Parts: sequence; structure tokens; C-alpha cells
Amino acid sequence: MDYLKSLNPEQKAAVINTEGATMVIAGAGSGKTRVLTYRIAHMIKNGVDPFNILALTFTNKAAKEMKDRIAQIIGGSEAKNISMGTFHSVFSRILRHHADKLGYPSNFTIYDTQDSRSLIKAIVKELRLDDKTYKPNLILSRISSAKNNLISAAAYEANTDVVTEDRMSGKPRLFEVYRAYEKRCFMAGAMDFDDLLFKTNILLRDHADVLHYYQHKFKYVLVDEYQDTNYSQYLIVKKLAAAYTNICVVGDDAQSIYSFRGANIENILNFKNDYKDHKVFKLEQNYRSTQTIVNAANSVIAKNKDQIQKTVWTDNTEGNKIKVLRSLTDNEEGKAISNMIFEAKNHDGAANSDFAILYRTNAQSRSFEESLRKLNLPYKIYGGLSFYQRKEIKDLLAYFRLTANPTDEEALKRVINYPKRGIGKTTIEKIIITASQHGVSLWEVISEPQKYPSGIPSGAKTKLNAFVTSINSYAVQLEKIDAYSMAETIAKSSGILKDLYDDKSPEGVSRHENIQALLSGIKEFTETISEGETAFLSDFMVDVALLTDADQDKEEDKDKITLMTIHASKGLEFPYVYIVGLEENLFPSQLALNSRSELEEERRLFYVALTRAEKQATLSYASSRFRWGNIVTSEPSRFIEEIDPNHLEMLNQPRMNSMGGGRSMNQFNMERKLGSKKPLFSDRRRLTPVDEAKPKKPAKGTTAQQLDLKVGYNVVHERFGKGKVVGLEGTPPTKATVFFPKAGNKQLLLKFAKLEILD
DNA sequence: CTTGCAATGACTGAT
DNA sequence: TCATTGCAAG
Repeated sequence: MDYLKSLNPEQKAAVINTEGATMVIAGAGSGKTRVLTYRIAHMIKNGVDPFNILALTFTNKAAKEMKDRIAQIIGGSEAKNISMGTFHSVFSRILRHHADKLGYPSNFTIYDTQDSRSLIKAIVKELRLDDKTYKPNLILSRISSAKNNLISAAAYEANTDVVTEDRMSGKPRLFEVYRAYEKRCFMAGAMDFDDLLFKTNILLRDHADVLHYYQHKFKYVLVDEYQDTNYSQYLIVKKLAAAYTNICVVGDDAQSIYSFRGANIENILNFKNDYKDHKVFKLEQNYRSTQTIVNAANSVIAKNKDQIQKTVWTDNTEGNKIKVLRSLTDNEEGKAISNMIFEAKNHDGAANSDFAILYRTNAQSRSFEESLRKLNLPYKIYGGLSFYQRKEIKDLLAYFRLTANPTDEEALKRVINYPKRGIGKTTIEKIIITASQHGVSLWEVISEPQKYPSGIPSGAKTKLNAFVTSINSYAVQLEKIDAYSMAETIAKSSGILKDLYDDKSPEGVSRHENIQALLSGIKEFTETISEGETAFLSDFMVDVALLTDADQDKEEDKDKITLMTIHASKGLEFPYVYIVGLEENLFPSQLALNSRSELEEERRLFYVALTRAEKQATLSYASSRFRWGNIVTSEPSRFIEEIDPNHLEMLNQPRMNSMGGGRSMNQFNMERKLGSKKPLFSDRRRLTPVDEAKPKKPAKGTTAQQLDLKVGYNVVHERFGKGKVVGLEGTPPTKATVFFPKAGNKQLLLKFAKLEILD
């Protein structure tokens, strides 16, 4: 058992204790994936049938990598029998198998967020509600969190608490939207992301035989990233593991960053109550990062109140200090970071793939893309608009969806008039009204017009009829010809390919290329299926909705600089990590400043970012940044101040006295010259444009210089208000402890904190 | 019904 | 800044 030798005692214990309920608390970089991998391999080596193992991971890519690794260790081809993947992909498969029990077709469509939002928009309109009050995104998140807590539309309506809540917030009819949404999804034979978990719960609740079957199939259940599971997922796991209680959950409460998706840290905290006879293993040794990075990360996370006690430590070398870079604008931030990468490559001989630029929001990628491109540094962006979310791809997929499942309402609405065939808004409205009058799907109305009189003029009827005929002609071939032939037929005969080919603009060309890329992907899929079988298009469609950018790693992307959000970086590691846009209102996000728990989640997010770095971490912020078309000034993030300053190296000093003066004005004019002729401030909205920020700086008083600050002085801080200096560190002082009546004791780095001395 | 232009609002995060 | 929506004219 060679593989056991490479483990430390805690890791080994977590690997070999395969029976019973087990919780592994795994600090960042502590070899969590390794433990999970070896544990499964160990079980199989000791006679457990892979068929009896269920392993739930956070991404499909992680599942694939783990499976490959297990296959390597145990040899043979057994590993492929393990049920491994994300909750969504594993249970969507199970749901398809038993769909009839829930009244769904087995080829039900999976609605992505765009589809859900569009359906909600339509419903709000049909109910004649004001879409300013009933904002689709808000309603969607409300419905989503209801589903994640297993509250159906009927239960929602009956729940006086939530209904009152909606009434208080001016949305008394929200439950009607939920009710209609639930019904329409069902009519369309569609499930949204939350349904995949919700309906699994229903299936296991209402069908004892199914529950019994899977309880005995999955004798061993393993869950990775348990801190990011929501109630719905928690309950599925609990039900499945109830027969054998061979359940192993792995997680780190300090890395819980998905509460917006309903994730509940309580799940990990309550594990011990759910399983009385359980074992806990703590992995605390970090193998990934330098001491500097580990200690800095620890000093940050220590600020959080809600956490399981543990001490992450490392044997690794001390390493370089964490660099802190200040730039004047977001564009300069991009240039500076790109130059740093360029130099690190030359100096250390590092590969492109050793670098990652991590940001809080997808919109921040632009300045880095531009500057990297100028230096000819190859990069790859993850997240943002994924391939499968592009308009042209979704259009073609909508044809595929409609062919497989004609009741799919969102797919129908998407392509009924694309490419243009003269079916307009009024016609579609009539179809929708008729469908809801008869309680049938849109497809039934248009495919049997004589049965459902809709008052559509005969001209439009002819066009609709032609559309129905073409979809039907695809449908009869669906299970006869292979996926690629089918896809190609549809792409050509629907007119999509021609429509894009005719568009000679650069965007049009790239859209055409994307379609070709999708088709060749389908071709590859068709060819990789085993001998003697045919891969149908419906097989390809099964998990297309669940694919993400991260799941496909292309060969040509092997040696590239990685650009991604911190959320997307979970579980990854890079020698050099640049955490950028560390500014108040951006990171932490202004939306998270209202409550302690939200701020703590932002802090955990920062912790995750920092602990991605193996060798060198660099933090960066800009004093002003383009947002919504105008320039906003920004302050360095509080998270920089929260790191023990001994671990930091300031690359350039802020110029304290120049903030309100000439410099920012010059900067401002420069940006203006480069930009458009638009008015300077389209007085649009909040987020202090520069000219509003200035009055906040009173002319009187002095800016705190390190030298003249003394214990006992009264000071004013921009965020915390008045306070008194109670402690100073360093000579000259670099860090001050200040007591603020409003905010309590705060440790402030004098390099960042703009303290004004009052006396 | 389609086209083109002006007005508008959006930026967390992602299966 | 960008993408979506509303409106007027053909």
C-alpha cells in the first residue's frame, strides 16, 4: 500500500477509517483532495464495489481528475463505476431515470438562469405587475432560496411568514409569480437548477422503493466542500446515508463562500448532532504555501467570529513578503500587474500557467486582458459569459432542445422567430394567452391550431405551420441518426448557419466560428462513444446545461495565465497569485457591508484568495476606477489593513496629501481625454463620483503622518468616525490601535488609514 | 412586422 | 461601458 506512505498521520487516519460517519475538517492547502482520492482508492482496494460509492464534488472537472487519479492507483477500469460528480449532474441523471414518477418526461429540459429569468419576466408581464417592483432577479433569488429550503409554491403561499415579508416589502403578489413559475416549468417539461435538488428530495420522499434502492446502492457516501451545501443538498445526503451511515464529509468552514446560493455553514457545524457515533479528523498542516502566506491568511481569518477552532501551520520556508501594489487607475493596475508577471517570468523562469489574477467581479477582467495582450502574454479567462451562454450557441441549442422536448417554452420563444420568419410579438402574445386559457403548452397551441382557436390571422398561421413542420421533421430523425448528423441538419436547415455566414462583421464571423466549434464538439462526442453504439443528439443534450468553462480543459490552454473570480478559484493553487481590486465597496462588495455575517463571508473569500498562492501573493488596489461609465474614487480595502503588517511589503507609498489636490484632478482630466465626449457625470447614481468625495475631506486639521501621531490623540477616520489612539507599533509608528465609540477597537495601518488629527 | 435610434439601467458570486 | 427596451417610421 504505497500510497499510504505519502500521508501524514492525520491524513492517513482519515483515509483508513472508511466505516461510519466521518467529518474531515481540512484547512486550506492541507491535502484534502488527496485524502478524498486515497480514501476512495483504499476502500476499493479493500473490497468495496465502486458501484456502491457516491462521491459528490464541487465541479465536474474535480470529479474527473479524482476519478482518473483513483483509476491510476487501483488500476483496471473499475473506477468508472463510481458515481462521482456535482450534486446537479449526479442527481439529474437519477431524475431522468425516474422522471415519470414525478410526471416529467425523461428528456426534460434543464433551464439555466437565463431561461428562468426570462420566464419570470414573462409571468410578471402576464400578471400585469410592475416590473420595477417585481424585478426578475429579485424574484428569482426569492424562489430559489424557497426551493433550496424545500418550500414549494403551495407551501410558500401557505407560509404566513414569507407572505407577510413579501407584503411588507411591497410585493404582495410574489407568491402568485412563484405559483405560475412552478406551473409553467412543469408544463414545459423543464427543471431549473434548484429543481434538480428539490425534485430529488421529492422523489426520495414520496417513493420509498426508490429511496430504498439508492440507500442500498450507495453504501458509501462522500461529500466534498461540505461547508457549501445548502439545506436541500444536506437532506439528500442525509436520506441516502441513513441506511449504512457510511458518510464522509470534507470541508473547511473558513472557506464557505456560497451563502448567496443557499449554502449553510450550519450543515458542517451540525454534523456531530446528526451522527452520534462520528469521528472527526483535522488536517491542519498546509503543504501549499509559504509561512508568510499561511500566517497572513491566519491573521485575517482570525477576525471572524463564526468558526471552528483550528490552527493551520506549515513546514515550508518563510518565503517572500506579500507585495502590496497601489495604482492610480484600474488601467494602471492592469499594466503594473502585467509588468510584474512579465518580470517574474524573466527573473524566475516561471511558466504562464504559474500565474493567476483573481478578482471579485467578472467585470474587472478587462484592464488585465488589454495589458496582457499588449505584452503578448497568453491568458485564459474562466467564468463570465461561458461558451454555452453565448447567444448564437443558445439559439442553436434551443433548436436541439425543442426537437427533443417541444413543450420547452423558453426554447420555443427563443427560436420561433429566429432566423426571422415573420412571426411577431402580437402573434406570440396570442399563443401565450391561448395556451394559458386551455392550460396547455405553447407547442400544443401552434401544432394543433384547429383545436385551440387563437385568433391568429391566416398569414401568420401558415408561417407557424411551416415552423412546426420543420421541428417535427427533426424530431422524427432524432433517435435515428447520430448526434453530429442531426446537429448539422438542424444548423443548416433552420437557417442559423446561413444567417451568421451572411453577417460579415467581426462579431458575425466569430459567432459563425462558435457555431462551428459547437458542431465539432458534437462530432467529437459522436466519435468517442463505444463501438457499435450510436450517440444521439439527445444524449449530448443531457448535461449540456450543467457544463461550465472550468469543466473543459483544452490542450491549447495548458500554458496560460489564469484570470478568474475568487469564487471560481476555489480548490485551485498557483505559485504566483495576484489579488486585484482590493478596494472598499468592491472587495468587500458594497452589498455586503450591511451585516456582520455578510462581511465575514467576504473575509472568507479573501482568505480563499490568499491561500491559493504557493510562493508569492500580491495584493493590488487602485485609487480610482471606471465603473458604469464614470470614474469613482476608492479606498484601499480593509482586508489589507487586517493582515499583520510584518508580512507586507509596500511597493509604492500612497501620497497622502495629494488626494484632494492637483493629482487626482490631473488624473481625472487624463481619463477624460481618453474617454468619450460624454458629460463628466451623468449624475446617475450613488457610488460617490470624485467630485462628491472631496467635500468629505475637511480643509482643517492635518493628515496623520506616522511621525506626529501619539497615544491619546483624538482622530477622525473616514469610516469609523471619531476615535482615540490607544496604542502604536513600530518606530516610526506603522500601525495604530484606535478606539472608536461607534466601532470599537480597530487596528489601522497608517499607510492606508486616512486619519485626521484633531488635537 | 421589421428596422433603427434613443433612453435606460446594470456590477456581486455560479450549478 | 454595454446590453436590453421602448418608440416611431417604413
